[in-house]
Parts: sequence; structure tokens; C-alpha cells
Amino acid sequence: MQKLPTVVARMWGREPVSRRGPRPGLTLDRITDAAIEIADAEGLAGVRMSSVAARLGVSTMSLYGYVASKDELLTAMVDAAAPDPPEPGTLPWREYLSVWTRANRDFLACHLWLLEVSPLTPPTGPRTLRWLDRALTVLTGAGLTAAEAINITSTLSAYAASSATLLSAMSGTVDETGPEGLAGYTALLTQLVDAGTYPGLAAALESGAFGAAPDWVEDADFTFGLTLLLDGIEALITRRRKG
Amino acid sequence: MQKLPTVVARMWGREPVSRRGPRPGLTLDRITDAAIEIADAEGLAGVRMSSVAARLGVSTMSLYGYVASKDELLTAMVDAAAPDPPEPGTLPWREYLSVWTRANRDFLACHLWLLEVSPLTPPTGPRTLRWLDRALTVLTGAGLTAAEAINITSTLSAYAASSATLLSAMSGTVDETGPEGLAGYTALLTQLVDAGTYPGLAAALESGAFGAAPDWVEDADFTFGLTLLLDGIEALITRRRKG
DNA sequence: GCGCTTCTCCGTACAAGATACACTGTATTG
DNA sequence: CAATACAGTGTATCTTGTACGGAGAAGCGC
Repeated sequence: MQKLPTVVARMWGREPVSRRGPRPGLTLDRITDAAIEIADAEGLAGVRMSSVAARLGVSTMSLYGYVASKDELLTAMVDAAAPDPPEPGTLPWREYLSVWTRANRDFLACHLWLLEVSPLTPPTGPRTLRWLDRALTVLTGAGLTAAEAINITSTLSAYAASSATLLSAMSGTVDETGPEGLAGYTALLTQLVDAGTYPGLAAALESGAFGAAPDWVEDADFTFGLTLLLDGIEALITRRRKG
Repeated sequence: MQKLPTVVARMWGREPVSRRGPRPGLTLDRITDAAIEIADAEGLAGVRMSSVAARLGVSTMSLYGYVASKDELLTAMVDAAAPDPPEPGTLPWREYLSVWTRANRDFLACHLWLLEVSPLTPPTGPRTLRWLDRALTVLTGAGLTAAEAINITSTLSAYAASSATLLSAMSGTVDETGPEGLAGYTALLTQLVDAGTYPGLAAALESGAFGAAPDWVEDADFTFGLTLLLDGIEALITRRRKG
């Protein structure tokens, strides 16, 4: 029973209760909320210890009473930004996972900065773990082993993330490798790619498949890929039930 | 026909040729090689403009003749770190995509820092684009539209990345949210998760599914998930051929 | 009620790291 | 030989995260 990292303890409401001294004037929640607002508005780069503190009207250093480092702040932000996952209720597994994955992608799309932070950090907060839990529950409920369920869950998350990444690339809020977004990107590729060495790419560019992607098309794309995944899972589950 | 960003031009061998003045003493390649060696050895945090320059025996500022910013250096590193993709040859699409995805995961696993850099940057270098191209070629060759092929390719990449991420989480080189790696992570979860609010997770923890994952198991997991994906794709291709 | 303790929050100081700028010297060109 | 364009350098600056020590508030024991 080792000591929890500061921020983990606080995320789980396990901060040490103490009666002495002045009342804490802040909460981890208020801090993450402020940080998230900044990240949503200005991107992750706008999140500085100083900017977050300024928004709360406190000094930079006071934040360090709640998080041990900026990294910990980011960890806390990730968890705080996650909404509650959809509840399985009586939904059949396939419906539920479909809803789950879509909701997952949707909140990533609302907070694109999550894509820059979360990928490497395994979930440690109550909310992110709730997402994980619901998917596992449903999958094991459908007859899969825990190991399989974990694997599938992480694949679905990855799919949600990749889809959100595509969305972000389209919207143009990318790292500005050209003028902006998709348009600039395709322009760049057209300039660089020759049909000799990159036949498939050149063909795709000509066909315009890169260009066209308003919202509804992207949504169709999302459903398309999701169906692929769910089909695969379904095949497995059926196999398991027979075996 | 807009101007290419410095680094993109150089990655494609389009640097402006000039006869005047001293010969350039460096190459983008030598720079990225040095940077990659550092990243492999010390992680991405070890890559500083100064450390890269030091390794090459030049001054920090001389690098700026080759890349416009550290970000551009990272971009160039991503491309330089990618090996040549496997060539389709006469392989049937399913075999090829299987090899492709596995190779993709393998080189991510060799350069874990790629996971921290690449996710948001769409590919712009000759090598990364070659990977994209080969997958597109094979998929359109199997009868899919360019749009479908793009979608599938990005899903497979995402899967490779997610799998590499899992590997890295196991190996313990993660962001140290606990003592280290998987062991610490499961310990942490066990401490936090109660079966009431996190039934699925608690069950998975008890079953030990989180714990056991030596190399061969992980490889089995990888194949397992990949099969799921390929099955889904196969269903689609068959449908297309009939329709 | 008084001093001690134990907090929270703050101001200042420092360090790391990216990058702007102006300079030096060199190889090519006329 | 003079002019030019350009590679590489040194220094200065600016931005940020974070260590440290201090000041005051709130509870605690006498």
C-alpha cells in the first residue's frame, strides 16, 4: 500500500484532511476547469502554470499545493475533461460499444488537446477508468475473457482517437505544416508526390478522395470503420459461444 | 505552387542549390540521425537543440540553417526514423496488410518516442508517405475506393500505434505514474478501484488479465486484434466484389 | 487568552532551453 | 582583386517551470 501520487490522491478525493491552518481557497476541480477552458480556447500551448493561475486570480506558485508538477496538472485535466460514459443499461453489446466509441470520439473532438496529452498515459482517474470499466463490463458480459475485453477496448479507443485526429486534421487546427488544414495538406502532397514512386497515393489524390470531407461524410466514414471493427468482434463472440 | 516549409523541402532533396560561399558542413540526414540516436537512448526529453548540436560537434545555432525550428526537427526525425515499408510484391492484400501493420508496430516499438511526436502530424516525408502509399495501393487494388482505403489505412496505423503504446506501458518506460510500468499500474488500480462502481474493471484485475503479458502473449494479443480488423475488411471487400 | 504549530499562499530567484541578431570568415564570381 | 552570398558562431533575450523561504491565518493545548 504505497503512497499515491499527489494528483491521483486528489482526483479520488483522498487528499489528507487537516483542520489546522487556513482553509484551502482552491480545489483541484477549479484548477482543472480553468486549465481546460484555456486549452479549449487557445490550445495546449496556452496552458501555462502562470496562465492558469492568472485565470483563477491566484499566484502561480499556489497551484503547486494541488499538483506536484505541470505534468500532474495535465493528468488531472485529462480525467476532468472526460464526461460520464454512456451507461449500458439493457443495450445489447453491439449497440453499446457503438455508442461508447462514438461518444469517445465526440469528446476527444471537443477537446482536441487531449490527443496531444493522453496517448501515453494509461488512465488513472475515476472518470477515465469508468469509461474503461463500462466497456469491459459489456464485453465480458458478452462472453469474452478479460484479456480479450481489454484488448478490444483499447482498439476501440485507438479508433476513436484516430478518427478524432482525422477530424482535427480536416478542421485545419493542425501543426500548420502548410497554409492550413486539409486544403494545404493536399496541395502539399500534390506538389511532392509523383505517380511513379507513389502510385496509390497519386491515384487517391487525383480521385479527390482526400479533399471531400464535410461533417456528414466524415461521420459516414466513422460509421464505416466502426462497423468493420464491430463485425470482427461479433465474429469472435459468436465463435466463443459455440466453442 | 507555394513555397515549401524549409524542412519539407530538404526532406525531399529540394534544398536550393547554391555555388557561393563555404560548403555546407552538415546534412539534414546527419542531424536527424544524431537526434534519433539521442531520442533512442535518452528519450525525447534528451533531444535539445544544444544536445543534438553537441553530438555533431557544431554550435547550437548552426542547426537553424537546416531546420526552421525544433518542431521542424521533430518532423524530420519522424520521417527519418521510418524504415522502408515492406513491398507488396505479389502478396494477397490480407497477407500484405498483416505484414504492413506488424512492421509498423515494430518500428514504433523500436522508437517509442515516435508515439509522443507523430500522432498529430499528418505524414509529409518521403518515407512515411511511402508507407501510406503501399497500403493504399494494395487496398484499391483489392477493389476498394480511395476514400475507403484511406480510412482503413488510418485505422490500421492507429491499431499499430495503440499496440505499441501497450507494449511501452508494459516495459515500464512510461511517464512513471507509479513506481514503474505495468506492475505499479495494476497495484495502483487495485488500490483505487472498488467492485461496486467499477465491476468490470475489478473483475479484470482479479482475473489477473492485466498482469500477465510477456512478449509472446502480447504478440498473440496483437495478432488477435489484427485478425478482428482484417476480418472486417475482408467482409467489406467481398461485399464490394459481389455488388 | 497565549504561544505553538501547521497550514495556505505569495514573491523572488534561478535554471533550462529555444531562438533572434549581428558578426566572422570563406569560397565563388566578375 | 573586389564584391557577394552564404555557413557557422557567440551572445543576448525571452519564456517557462519550479525551488525556497517568508507571512499571515486558523486551530490546538495549556
